[in-house]
Amino acid sequence: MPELLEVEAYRRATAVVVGGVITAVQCPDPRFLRRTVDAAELSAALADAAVVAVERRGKVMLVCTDAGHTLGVRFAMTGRVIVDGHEPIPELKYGPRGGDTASPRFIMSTTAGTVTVVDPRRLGSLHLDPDLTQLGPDASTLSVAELRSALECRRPLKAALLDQGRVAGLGNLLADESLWRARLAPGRPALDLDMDEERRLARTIVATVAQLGRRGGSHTGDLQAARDARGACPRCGTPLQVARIGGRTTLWCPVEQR
DNA sequence: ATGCCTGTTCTACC
DNA sequence: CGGTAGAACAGGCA
Repeated sequence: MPELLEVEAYRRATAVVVGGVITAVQCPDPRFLRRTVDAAELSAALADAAVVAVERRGKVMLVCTDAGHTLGVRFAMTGRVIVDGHEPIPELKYGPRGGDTASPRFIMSTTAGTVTVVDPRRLGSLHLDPDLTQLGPDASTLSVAELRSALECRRPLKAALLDQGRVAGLGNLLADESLWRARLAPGRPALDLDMDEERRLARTIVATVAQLGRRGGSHTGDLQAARDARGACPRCGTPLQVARIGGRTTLWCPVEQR
């Protein structure tokens, strides 16, 4: 998926239907609903309602209606949004080629436009009135205090950052980029950070999210080329270390990141 | 053919 | 309880 930045682009594109009335929703593949919601129930909850806002929390896009119901969309690895035939992110690095409208999983027709969620792998999911209390504070506005409480666990630092219940929105690329910029080793016990390091990391995460957002996505980090090539640290030239941390392939500079 | 991938969730196990 | 590892989900690409 789409990490927070890509979901934010989807949110912005989807927001063109704010003010429109939902005329129909279709779920061509019932498996996309998982067991979280029934197609008929979803349709009944959304049909004839007006879209009053499209929001985002972490990697979840929220379509809010005046009927009191909110639709939550998780994009997982290869989910994309197409609004009136236009794609906010034409090419997703690990997704299908841009312009590919095969594999529609959810189509919401409104008087202000049509939103289609495409996801060939079906790893994404739809949720009616999702429980947002399960999500941590959004990474884009993370404060030092929020980060500190997110790190109160006996886990590697990176595993804590990827845990959406602790910090919402960071994925594998943003996490590695932020840790590299903050010069903190991903395998450090999360509890070990001193106040100075917590301040540095919180500030770096917010700045990294903002800068990569301006550049165009999670894949625009300074570490990305070296990551793809399994190369060297762009700052000091030390070969990057590779390991699995928090269940994901992790790259870091063994000299600078402590 | 094999294995990897911007993710989540489940089970088994310690 | 808190934590980890691996599989599953499933498609495309090197």
